[in-house]
Amino acid sequence: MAVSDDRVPVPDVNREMCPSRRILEHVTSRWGVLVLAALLERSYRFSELRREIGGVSEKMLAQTLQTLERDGFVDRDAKPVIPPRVDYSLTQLGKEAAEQVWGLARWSERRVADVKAARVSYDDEKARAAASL
Amino acid sequence: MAVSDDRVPVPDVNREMCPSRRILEHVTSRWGVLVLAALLERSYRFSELRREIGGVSEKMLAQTLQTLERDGFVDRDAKPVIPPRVDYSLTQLGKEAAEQVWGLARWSERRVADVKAARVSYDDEKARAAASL
DNA sequence: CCGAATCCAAAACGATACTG
DNA sequence: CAGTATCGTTTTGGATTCGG
Repeated sequence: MAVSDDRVPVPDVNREMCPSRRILEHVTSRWGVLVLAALLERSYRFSELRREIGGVSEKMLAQTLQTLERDGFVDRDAKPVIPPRVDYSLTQLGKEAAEQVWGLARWSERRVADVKAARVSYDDEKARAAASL
Repeated sequence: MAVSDDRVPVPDVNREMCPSRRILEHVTSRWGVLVLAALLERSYRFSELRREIGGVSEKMLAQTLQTLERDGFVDRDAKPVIPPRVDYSLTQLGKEAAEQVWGLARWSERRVADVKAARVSYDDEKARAAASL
């Protein structure tokens, strides 16, 4: 693997992002939310999870699962068989995380109508403001 | 807490780009979280908010505020004075949103230590696996 | 079947300059 | 003061291909 990338213009300045922010990003990421939600019900195999979620590429699902596993939210159980079989499930910490984000997701769902109405109102007012110029 | 045994109050999270997902993205976005958290305490003017949050570009702050305003979470009060003065505050819906995400943020903070430990463990195990090849 | 590696297009982001 | 416009960079995500 040719890792020799001569282009190192910036000494990668310390972008000190608070740790909790990174955790938040992981659990609320596009696929992170869906993975946690699915695993809250039961454990899944890789392809099974991919089908269940739908619309996620292998790359993104693998990446998401690895991130969540590294953070200690997901347990990866690779069985030494042919063909390979890997089961994913939530750890205790992951279950807690899943419940948190699931709560937020449910709140979002409850408020969809309010938000839609607000957007109509906003766009409307904007259109009228533009028209009166 | 059992989730699987109830008639699913499930958000359409399994569908591609459902409305609730977009709401979730807005309120949990990098700057969205910080804006909501700040406004939860009191109202802010634009530059004031920018300083308070720190590290956010004008462009991103403006964009974030507009998104949150359009969704009905933030109220923008532009006073017709010279020099301009614009106050941002939370609507009732926005206060609810802010409390939700703030709860999640606080949970993340509480679990930072656990996640850090999990990462060390993960990286460690990975290193040992690589070494034993 | 699980997933790593590569390529590349598109979107997000930040810095800067500029306007009312 | 409160933004908008523009531009270059960084990051992201999907498609594809390859390997264990």
